[in-house]
Amino acid sequence: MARIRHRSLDCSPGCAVEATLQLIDGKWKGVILYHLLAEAPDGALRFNGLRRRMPNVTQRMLTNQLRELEADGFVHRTVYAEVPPRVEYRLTARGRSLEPVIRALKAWGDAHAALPTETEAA
Amino acid sequence: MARIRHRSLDCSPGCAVEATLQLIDGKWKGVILYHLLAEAPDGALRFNGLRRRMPNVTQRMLTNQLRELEADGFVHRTVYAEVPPRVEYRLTARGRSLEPVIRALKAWGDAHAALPTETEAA
DNA sequence: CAGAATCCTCCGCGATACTG
DNA sequence: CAGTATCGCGGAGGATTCTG
Repeated sequence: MARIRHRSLDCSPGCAVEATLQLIDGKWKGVILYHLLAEAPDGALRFNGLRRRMPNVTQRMLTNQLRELEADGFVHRTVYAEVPPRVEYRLTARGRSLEPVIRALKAWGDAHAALPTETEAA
Repeated sequence: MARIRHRSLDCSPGCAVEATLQLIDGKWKGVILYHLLAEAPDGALRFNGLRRRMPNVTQRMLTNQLRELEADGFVHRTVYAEVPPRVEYRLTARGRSLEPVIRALKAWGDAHAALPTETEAA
């Protein structure tokens, strides 16, 4: 598993929230997970396939985040011994279990486009 | 609204996920929101009330995160002109709209305690 | 095509001390 | 009680170059 980003959890019941956030935190992890989830049914994506869907990520960071997702057991990496090389990324069962979380994040983002609306003010 | 943490969003549909994550990212925001949501029905909490629920946060960071949540329109801050001072924090409507997100985060954290289970391996 | 290796910058976060 | 004010570090993450 990836290194602990934040040393200690302060375990009140809120601890679970904190713990989950730590795992999907990392600038690109949420989006990666989203794209893998979106490729139904057994959504496998290749490295450059992911890059194409995320124009602003550098290879260094994409590799980096994928490795962490792999270490945390969310993503499985399949390397085909071919030339040119082919590598596929797909979600593990654990990765798929994050679907409700990602859906909630996306739903909220879609609904509350960016800025606070006036009706939400108070 | 708080400063943009990550410069540019790469707006594919995954953008919404990224945008939401940016707002609740910040080491303590998730837990703060959780505790405010947990205090039903109109859950107001005072500064030290929050501190008590989050043993590991420093005042500096608690203040900091609360200010950002306020700037992002999630939390309302009420100052009572009294001695000793009293300040209450409560969620705005926008803040309450995050409930499904926080619930999803907590549900996942509770279910998948920490480490990957074997059944989740593949 | 899918990366590895380096270098470097910025700022999130913590520790500590002081205050109306 | 509910903050501010400083100081400093560690590491996330970007830019660039090279490779099987």
